[in-house]
Amino acid sequence: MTNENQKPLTVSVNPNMSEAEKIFKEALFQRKTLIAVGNCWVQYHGRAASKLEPGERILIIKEDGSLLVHRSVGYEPVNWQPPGCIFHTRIKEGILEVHAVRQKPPESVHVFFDKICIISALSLTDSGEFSLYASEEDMHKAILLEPSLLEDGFKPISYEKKVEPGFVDVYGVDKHGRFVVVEVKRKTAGKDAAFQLAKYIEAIKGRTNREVRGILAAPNIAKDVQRLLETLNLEFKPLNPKKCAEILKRTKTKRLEAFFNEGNHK
Amino acid sequence: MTNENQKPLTVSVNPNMSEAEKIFKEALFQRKTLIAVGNCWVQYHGRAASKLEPGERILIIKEDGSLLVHRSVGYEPVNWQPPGCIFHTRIKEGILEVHAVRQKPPESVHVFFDKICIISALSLTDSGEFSLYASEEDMHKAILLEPSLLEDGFKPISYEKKVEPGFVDVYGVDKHGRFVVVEVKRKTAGKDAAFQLAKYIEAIKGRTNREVRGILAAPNIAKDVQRLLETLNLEFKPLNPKKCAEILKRTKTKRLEAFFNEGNHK
DNA sequence: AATTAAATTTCGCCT
DNA sequence: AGGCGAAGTTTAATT
Repeated sequence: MTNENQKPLTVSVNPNMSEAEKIFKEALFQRKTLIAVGNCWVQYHGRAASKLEPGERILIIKEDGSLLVHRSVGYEPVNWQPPGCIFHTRIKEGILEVHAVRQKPPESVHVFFDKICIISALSLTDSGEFSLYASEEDMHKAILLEPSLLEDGFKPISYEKKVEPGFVDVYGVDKHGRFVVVEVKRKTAGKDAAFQLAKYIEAIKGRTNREVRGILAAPNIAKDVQRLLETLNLEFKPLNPKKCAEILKRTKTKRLEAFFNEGNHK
Repeated sequence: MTNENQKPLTVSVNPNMSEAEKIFKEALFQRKTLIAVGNCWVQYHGRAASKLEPGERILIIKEDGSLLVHRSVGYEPVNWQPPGCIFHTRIKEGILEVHAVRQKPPESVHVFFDKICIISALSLTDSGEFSLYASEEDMHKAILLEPSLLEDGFKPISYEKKVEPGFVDVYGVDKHGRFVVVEVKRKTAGKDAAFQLAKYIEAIKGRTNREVRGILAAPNIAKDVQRLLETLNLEFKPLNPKKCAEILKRTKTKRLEAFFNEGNHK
């Protein structure tokens, strides 16, 4: 059964083997995500070797050529194959075989189905960002809450200030009264981040006689960027999302404590 | 749609939120395996914290209370929760929320769906054994091919020999001409394995005047079993499946070489 | 490409 | 229950 009106989506319940293989082949060719549930047994050969006796499991093949076989219990897949596999399917003596092979290291997973309960092929649209610990915005907030994260004596003035080419992440003065422009990155900062910061510095220097420092704050910087920073006369300050998350959490706790203390005073 | 004739299996394509929640609640209550695909965003709080922006993903909740959120690429789940979670679902402002909480360590994953493409609940029957490297039978074969695995000078006589209570795994003589009965276990050997071996020894002792040794071969033994073995006058020989697999592989290679050498002689 | 280090590592075994 | 070590670990970052 193919649903047309909402989203390209193929679903088949209790298909026969040739029907199932057709869906497999089409999904693999079109690089779709495939989910199949059925009775199967599995063999793995490669760095190690394993054998899984028959039982009902969930098979997932993703667009990137990774494969997962999940049992009804356990967080981990019982068998798997990392991204980049080459797949091959066939029906032999009524058994639907799915072969997933990769090289480096040479490994293969063979799944044998003698019964398929449900099979589905679909294109997943997923561009959502995943952020661990803290978003870039959280990192901005953390600096505002705890300016010493950046350096001792730093005093923030404004936040996401509009400057010629765009918005400055964080903006303030150091303990010697010099202006400080901060560019924050959640991941490893590349050349682009350094150039972006340099642009803001130039824009601000055009409007003041005071000295202006530029600091790139990120968990780390890509190789060669350190040299670029020196050339551009910019600085790097290690700052990781985890630390920022702890600051935010601590501050929230403090506020909570303050709230309860106020409550006790009444 | 519920299929009755083959196997209890609930599938719904493009359900509305209350329909979807009904399937969720029922599956969770009945401890069924649940697979849902749809547009969702995810929050995690616990040892760390993470946020996943909206996109289409696969959600799996297993019978043991584990949760997986898989994106369209990557071997690993983007969000997860190990077995033993407590689940809660609700619909709030048209959004289906799935909360998975566990303690020790305190962690929670919240999944928010605003669109469900397909949802399925099913009971997976799976008692198939999973064996890494080698099955117990492979371990028997490895001892026959390479008797020194057991001990120096050991000579196998028979394989899966029928003895009074059942079948002896491996049977042979040591370098001093004493009979040796071997009980093989692929995993940690427990008390049952020791008693089973003792039974065979007794059965064989009743038919011969020769000395009979009993050896329990397993990757390791459960605690207290060492004492039991001493009491029963039995021995333990460490033997792991990985080593056995290497022996089998090596022997296969040898035979392949022999085959090609024969070919060259012709 | 090879090496090293971290992971919401998980999982099993042992104290 | 807490601690240590291994995993078909994977994954990302660095040399």
